[in-house]
Amino acid sequence: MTLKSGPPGNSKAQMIVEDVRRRIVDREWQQGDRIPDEAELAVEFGVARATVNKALQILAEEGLLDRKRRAGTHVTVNPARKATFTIPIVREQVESAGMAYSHRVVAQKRSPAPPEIASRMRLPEGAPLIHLRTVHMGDDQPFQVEDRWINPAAVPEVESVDFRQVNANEWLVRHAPYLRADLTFSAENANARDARLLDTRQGHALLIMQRTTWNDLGAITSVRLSFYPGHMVTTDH
Amino acid sequence: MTLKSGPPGNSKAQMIVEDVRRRIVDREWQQGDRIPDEAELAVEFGVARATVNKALQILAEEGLLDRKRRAGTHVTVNPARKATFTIPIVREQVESAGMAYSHRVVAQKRSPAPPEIASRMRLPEGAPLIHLRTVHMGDDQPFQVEDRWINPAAVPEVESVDFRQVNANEWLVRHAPYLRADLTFSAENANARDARLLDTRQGHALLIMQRTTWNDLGAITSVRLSFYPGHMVTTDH
DNA sequence: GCGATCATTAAGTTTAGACATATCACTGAA
DNA sequence: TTCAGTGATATGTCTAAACTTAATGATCGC
Repeated sequence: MTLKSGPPGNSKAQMIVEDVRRRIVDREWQQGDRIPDEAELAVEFGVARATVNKALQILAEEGLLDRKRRAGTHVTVNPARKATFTIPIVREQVESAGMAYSHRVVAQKRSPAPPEIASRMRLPEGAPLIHLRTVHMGDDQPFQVEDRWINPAAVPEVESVDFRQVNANEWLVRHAPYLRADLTFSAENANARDARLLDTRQGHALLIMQRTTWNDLGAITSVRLSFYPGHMVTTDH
Repeated sequence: MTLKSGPPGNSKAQMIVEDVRRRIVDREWQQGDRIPDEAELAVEFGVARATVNKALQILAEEGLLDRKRRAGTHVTVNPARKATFTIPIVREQVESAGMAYSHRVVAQKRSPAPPEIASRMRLPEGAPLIHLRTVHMGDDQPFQVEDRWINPAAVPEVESVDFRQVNANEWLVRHAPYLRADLTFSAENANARDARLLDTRQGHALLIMQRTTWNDLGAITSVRLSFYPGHMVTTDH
């Protein structure tokens, strides 16, 4: 067999990815089966082994294949598949929905790290941080409430920034690239303050996204985003 | 410069990834900067261009670099970084928390697709589906309520399975590999039924995960998972 | 029968070279 | 001035070959 030059994914590696995926979905190769080795597939598809290798690595990354030296490549038995989603910049998210973006800083002050934040950022309790609360709006409707703690020890330049002028989200994205990020989703009933800031009623279920980012100097920032009731976060395709 | 054979990621490509990432985090290369081209980096690192190419592609995938033919490679200005998380099998999730897993099928029946489900699965309204409601438990405490619709047209074998015996989640994972999946997170106040099944009180904020999977025959299944109050979903590292 | 040893296998990685292709930048014509 | 054509350039992709490495499984000695 040679590869058909079908319309989709133009590269040979991509075509092999799709062909192998199809074989698995069609159960031609079933969960647990060992599939032909790279050399055989290279002959079958009429390409170099490196090309087959690239394709199979992509599928292994996706979680569809298990690969082990000497043992060969097997179709994953319990494919704990991965989902990815992009963390958007609020302003872009609002604007891409066709709304006019604005934001309002509710509070900005220096403050020692409370226990929960300290533990999340792996800093000693009481470490000096900057605490910022912001409401992000689309067409003057509250869209997201941001409760952010910034660690000046990891980003010294932050001391001289006035976040009333500049969006903290964007300033940090541009000035404090990170090495690692934690991200968790949860749900909470709106407390009185959230309800007021989001212009909704207390007790309403809110989707909460918590994110902490790190560079080699330690935690940069930890942020808790509360979305407007009914908001959904969707993965990429 | 040659690569130091530091303890971590042994492959040359991986070491280049880490070195370039460090340069970006240390702001040696700033947002928007054009970085040296593959050929120059290959000389600098003392490797073949293909190796540099592989490393830079990984960083581009991560969202740290923008690459364009002829234009070169630039540090992303607004890195809309990606997060991935693994979709767990409930039983494994419960067991990895050290609890004993059990599940209880609350209802199983054939039922025509209601409008909302039909639209989510891109099926005609009223299409014949199997509707299943299950409670998943850890140490006999409710952990997750599953409300699932299965499309027999995409998985004919499903007709003969008794989901009182077999966990639908696992049966589908093993017998119906999918090509594409939608996934959304949201928050809802527990209704009377959720509250009763999750052993909590009505109105409590619940994290909701909706997932629909597809193969080449169409939508396989659409499931709505409600987690017990306080549950968090965390991304991979 | 049992365990230690060792050859074999299949994936992992790298290399040098080649060609493809998108796009930038410049040139010259309308 | 503007637009179409053109060449240069950096990334994209592939190849064939070689070497590395983890793990299997067969062999051999006890």
